[in-house]
Amino acid sequence: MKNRSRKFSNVTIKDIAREAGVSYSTVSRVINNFEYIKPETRERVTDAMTELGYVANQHARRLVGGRSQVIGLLIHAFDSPYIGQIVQGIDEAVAEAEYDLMLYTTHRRKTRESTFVVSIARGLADGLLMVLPRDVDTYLDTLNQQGFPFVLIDYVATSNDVPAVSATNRQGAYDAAAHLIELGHRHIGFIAGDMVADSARERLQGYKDALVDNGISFESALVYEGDFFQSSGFAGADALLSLDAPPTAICASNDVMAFGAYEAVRSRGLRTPQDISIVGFDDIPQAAQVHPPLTTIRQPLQEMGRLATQMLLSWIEETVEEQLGYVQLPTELVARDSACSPTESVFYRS
Amino acid sequence: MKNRSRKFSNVTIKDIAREAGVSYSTVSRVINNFEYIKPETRERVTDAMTELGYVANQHARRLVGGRSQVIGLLIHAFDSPYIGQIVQGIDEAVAEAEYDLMLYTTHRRKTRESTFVVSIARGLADGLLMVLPRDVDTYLDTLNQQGFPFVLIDYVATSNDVPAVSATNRQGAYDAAAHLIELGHRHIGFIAGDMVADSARERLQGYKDALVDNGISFESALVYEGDFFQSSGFAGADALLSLDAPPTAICASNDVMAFGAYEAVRSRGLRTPQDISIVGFDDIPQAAQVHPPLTTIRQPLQEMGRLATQMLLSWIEETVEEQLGYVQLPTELVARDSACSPTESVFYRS
DNA sequence: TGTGTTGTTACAAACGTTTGCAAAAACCTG
DNA sequence: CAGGTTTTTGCAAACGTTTGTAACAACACA
Repeated sequence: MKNRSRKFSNVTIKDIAREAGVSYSTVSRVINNFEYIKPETRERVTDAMTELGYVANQHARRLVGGRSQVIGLLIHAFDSPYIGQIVQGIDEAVAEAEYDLMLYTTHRRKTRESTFVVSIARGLADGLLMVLPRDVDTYLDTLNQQGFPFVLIDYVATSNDVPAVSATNRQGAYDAAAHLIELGHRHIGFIAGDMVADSARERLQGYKDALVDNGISFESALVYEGDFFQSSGFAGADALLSLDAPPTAICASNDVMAFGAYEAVRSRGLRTPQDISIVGFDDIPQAAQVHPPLTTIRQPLQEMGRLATQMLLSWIEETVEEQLGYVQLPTELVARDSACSPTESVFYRS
Repeated sequence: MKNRSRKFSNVTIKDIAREAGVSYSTVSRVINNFEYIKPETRERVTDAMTELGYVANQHARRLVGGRSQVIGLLIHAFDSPYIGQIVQGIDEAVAEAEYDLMLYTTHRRKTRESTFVVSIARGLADGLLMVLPRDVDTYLDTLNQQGFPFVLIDYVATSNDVPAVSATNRQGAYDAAAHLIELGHRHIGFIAGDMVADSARERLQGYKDALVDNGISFESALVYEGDFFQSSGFAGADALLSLDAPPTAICASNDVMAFGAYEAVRSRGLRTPQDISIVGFDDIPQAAQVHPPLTTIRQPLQEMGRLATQMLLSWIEETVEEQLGYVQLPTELVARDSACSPTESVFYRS
């Protein structure tokens, strides 16, 4: 009970001070690379450090007011490759800057999100990254008021002064639909994502805009509201193909739902793209690897994570003066094999 | 410069002591649920806490010797769904226990692994989880000697007293090969994983054992050494199919390489499973979603993460007396559509 | 030799908690 | 109401750092 958490050796600054025959403040200054240290002293200290295997206690450091070199990352869950890609970008940037990453998952429970935000802001982290945040309004003020550094990822900001990174969702969906229209499709279905997400709404809007711009009237019957998961892609495509006048092409709001649509098409004995063209969104790694390779809108996911991290770090380290703002990274159409001209189709409803 | 990191309000235990008209130690006791607190006092304190929005400073807590409620997780990278699944299991168990998760990625650089291990052990975390660790011998002693809690995941222990969780890799591969043999295959290729990984070696062994047990002689020409990535699955299958006597079936050491093999088969104008049967390993979510759905060996990845976390927590919290050991979770054959009897094949080499 | 620099080091306070010890308050019991 | 418990509270020390202040050492200059 006495030495409960002191089971393992605990070399402190004082131990190495004793070993090197100097005061502990000198040791601290050696560690922090102060000028005005006699080279000989410095060497004695570093020698003692390696000898005793000294590792700084981060908690003590942070307590006196220093940085913890930790950044908090708040995500819903690990269930999608989409998140994985973003996290990979974040992780790289974080590692480069020699920070550590603290992971918080809400498991999609709303309450946890705001709870986390306050405790992170007061707790271990120097800054906070949030992917696809939900109740932003709940804590945005708190955060701003406390001056706590944060950057939102894939949050569609309404004003320009909230630090956030996202992709050109509207434009991306516009391009997807326009691509199909260009191929000759006039009757295009749309499988939306979870509409509480800003990006889902933006993508739907892009689809609508493309239709209108090309003189095609929007039909709400051709829109199925999914939730970004594969099963809803299946359900959506299935519903769309059951219509009296089914579409000849389908835009899915993300790749995973596009894969679900693949299944639905296959389950009806139809083929992609000959019978139904399908376009996804995201360009997750699997998009290139499924059969047929998926035509999709590439979102620079890793890049988004990376940029957000860099923005956050510049805020934390105050390396930059101007206020951080809202950045949109460009999407890009990646034409693979899942969409073709409807004229090529062996039209199954004669 | 003065209040550099004190930009945001910082309510301490003393502030709420003043507010509630008690001493700060009383506040601390309220926070830590001590008995012997007058209910009325307790209430005054909790009221003050909510009023002032108190959040405990974890660093100070940890400094006096308490737990940080943080567990460290060391992985290579985020690049595979395999890792994602394990992390999901870990994350769930960690969240349940109300711990936080600190993430360290080595990006496959060996040096970083041991560096991390020492700094984590001395730093923020109460315990350490490592997925697919490499140079375990380098730091196993240090860890043990310091009595620092840790559990390895997907590390094949040679002795039983190292706390580790893995799956029955040998048996799994054995089952995969046996399944193909049972279907009638006699000429079976094997795409191995990165042989520095214990699991890769175990799987190869299982394949060999199944062959021998069924009176089939092992041919090293039928083994291709891959690296667990998709491209090596492609290369492996391609090499195998280029042999003078190509196999009628291929066992891949993980699902991702099996997908690569799919591509190789397809690129030669052949079909899975009619021309070539393919079996994977892991049963990552995509395995059920590719076409054809992949016959594979299910590893309980989430379960492994979960169990390892629970073991670690029981060590940290000393809720269990006996020494933690090596646990192997059972694998299971999941027969889908990518393997069939070779007699059904339209045999392409007449 | 005294004085002024400049480089180098030590001491002490502070960060926000937890916790051992002791004192105070409240409650019994006779 | 004195004496003894038991409950409740406060004080002070400690955890391992960083950093302001001050002192000391070395050196140059006059």
